[in-house]
Amino acid sequence: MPELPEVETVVRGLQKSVLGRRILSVWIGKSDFIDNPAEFARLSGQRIAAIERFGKFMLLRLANDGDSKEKTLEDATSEAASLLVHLGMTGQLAPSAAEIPFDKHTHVSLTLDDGRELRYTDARRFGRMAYLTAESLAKEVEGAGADPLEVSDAEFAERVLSRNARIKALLLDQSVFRGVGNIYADESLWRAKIHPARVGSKISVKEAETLRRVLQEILNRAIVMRGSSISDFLDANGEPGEYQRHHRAYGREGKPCYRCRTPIRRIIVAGRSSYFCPKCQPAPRQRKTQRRKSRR
DNA sequence: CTCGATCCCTGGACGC
DNA sequence: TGCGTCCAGGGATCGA
Repeated sequence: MPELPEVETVVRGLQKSVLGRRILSVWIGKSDFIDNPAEFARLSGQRIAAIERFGKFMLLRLANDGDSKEKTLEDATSEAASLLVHLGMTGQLAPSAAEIPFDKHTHVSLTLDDGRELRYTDARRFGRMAYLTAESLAKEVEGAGADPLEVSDAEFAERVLSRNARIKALLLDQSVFRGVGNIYADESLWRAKIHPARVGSKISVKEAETLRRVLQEILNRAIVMRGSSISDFLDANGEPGEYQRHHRAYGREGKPCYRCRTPIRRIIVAGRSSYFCPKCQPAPRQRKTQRRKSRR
């Protein structure tokens, strides 16, 4: 499941392989995950001028330069447009030789000026693509959370301590921190010894400092290892990442904690599986609506 | 503001 | 072999 490190890995791969290429034509199969498939015709003729990550989004910045053709009004309007790609759960974006047949779940293919095709493949279609003008991109980006790799101690603490939601929910909320998903939320909470159901406002300043530090360490480490491949993540070269070997909590239900050997537990917090060590990450005092019924 | 539930979608695991 | 069922999960949305 692509989170910040996986998306960063794909972006770096694409920067090496397709940056600067011109898109010659566009093929679209299923399009229910595309905001505005009709707009994709505008991709033709544009050059991939930059490739960036924004949270879990990839942005392919387009340029209408080159081609000596006269500039039309349309060219001017679509200037500085971008192709937004969110990989969702199972999305892959990678160049491919044109001769290779489409994967069963390839839904978009962009023919490049070197003969290859940049293909988007996504079995579950939880991903998203959109052709964005500069204006719509600005709208898309406003309200986004802080970049977890850049955020200062002060801002991190402020974003956590000012909220009454659980820390797990805050870490997953893209309007709080952009790019963190289930794996790296659990891994950083384990490392910081914070229970996922702790309320943001009840986290101490010291704990928040630790959490920020370990989150950054984990994300950076995961980027170096080219992300985590749980089931189907592959980078832009079609290769899996390695960071899953370093997971300490995620996916380890019943297995001994790396610190204290207590079996890792799995509970649902914020609607997501949350893996944690019940000893190292002590549960918060139950304070909320005390209505614990026996659960069927 | 915060929560849980629901929906989207398909492959993989599991039970019979 | 082949069903049927459940689950995974990012994010949008809606009602409580």
